[in-house]
Amino acid sequence: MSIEQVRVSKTRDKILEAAIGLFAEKGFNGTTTKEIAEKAGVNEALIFRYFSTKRDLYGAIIEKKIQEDPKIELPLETFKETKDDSLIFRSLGIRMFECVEKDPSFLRLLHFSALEGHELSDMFFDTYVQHLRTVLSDYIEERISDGAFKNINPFLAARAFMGMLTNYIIVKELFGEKKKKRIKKEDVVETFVKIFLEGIKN
Amino acid sequence: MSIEQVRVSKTRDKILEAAIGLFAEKGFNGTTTKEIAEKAGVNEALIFRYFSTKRDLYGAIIEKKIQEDPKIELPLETFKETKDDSLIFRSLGIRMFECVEKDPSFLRLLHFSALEGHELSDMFFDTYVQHLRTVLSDYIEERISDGAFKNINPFLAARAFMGMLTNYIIVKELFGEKKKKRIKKEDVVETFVKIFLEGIKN
DNA sequence: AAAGTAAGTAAGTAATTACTTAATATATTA
DNA sequence: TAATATATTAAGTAATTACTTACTTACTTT
Repeated sequence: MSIEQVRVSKTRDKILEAAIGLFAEKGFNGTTTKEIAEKAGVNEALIFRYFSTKRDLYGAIIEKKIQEDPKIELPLETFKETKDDSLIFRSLGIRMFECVEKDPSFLRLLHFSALEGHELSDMFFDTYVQHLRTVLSDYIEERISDGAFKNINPFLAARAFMGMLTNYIIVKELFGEKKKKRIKKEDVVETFVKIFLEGIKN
Repeated sequence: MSIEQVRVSKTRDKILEAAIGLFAEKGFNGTTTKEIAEKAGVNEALIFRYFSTKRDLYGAIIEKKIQEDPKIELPLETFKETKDDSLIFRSLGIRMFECVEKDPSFLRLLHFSALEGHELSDMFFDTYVQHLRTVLSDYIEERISDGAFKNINPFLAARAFMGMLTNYIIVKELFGEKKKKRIKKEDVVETFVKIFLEGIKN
């Protein structure tokens, strides 16, 4: 059974992986099942043996991405107790960069799925964004009651910090800004964290 | 001649407007020329009289968007002299919200064109983002030499501020966040400006 | 009013699309 | 080894795609 499973999923996985790359590159409508089959090195008909429709395949991809997400094992969980804000926010920022760099297809897939209106795109978004927001917002709230941060809307503050970084990363990855005068991610994070923390510290 | 011009562009404009809506909604590959013709209320063949290919039509749309851009007549130009930072950044933030609200297709078109890799997408991006960035960055630099702001990389600071807002707007417009607990844009801007200015003020 | 030009249309085209079918190869089990 | 189940394939399908063609109508200019 396990051997069979392995073989079964081998083809299925080849299809999935090829499709991830193509959907991320050209979107759902820009990708043909023929291309997917070619890239996966399997017969086109096999796609429809494993996934009843092309849209189903797209859904399976999003589900896969959601599941394989290592929940971004947040530095927050690790460092929360230290209350070393600079360390926490810096490592969070770096982590956001790394997360996207590790999987270049991720951001494009997320955006394509939102624009193309896939039914699972909300879940995709929630998994990666909503969760982090909540955790961060909670931490900020805690630091406010510590008297360390100003009495500000913690949810908006979390969004401000994540927004700076996310937007920087999106522009870099999606809009392919000229790589010439690109600044080291450590410096970007450093600057953003400085602005943000100075802005909310008491 | 002018009468003729008007008639000529009437059909052309109907096509352009229909195409803008559809391309913004479903992207280039998700939109068919048949649909465009139907929505515009013209014969499909007319599309190819005015635009030699579908891709050409797409290009014409981006060019149109770039040209009709009122250069976002920045509040900066108006208020620069006052050096009232809070006023300047707040009105800039509000302006960014309004700009997107006024033309809902704009953001989607910008993102689709980037993802789908249209040749003019860079110019599109530059027109709307690069320009604002430069102006803002220049102002920040000026305030640094005034001694009003910390000695920080003005380019990164500009991106931090724009990033907070842009990302908030993108999430709202593109990822269609639930409208329930949505905060008034004035309050969002207020909070972001407060964080940012406190963060870079001397 | 004649001639010329541009706007508009119906009916096509060849190519491509997502998806199916029916048959063959390969493995597993009895 | 025979029987059964599964994996894989070649060759289709009907529908849709971007784009063309050959023609008619409407307007402008002389």
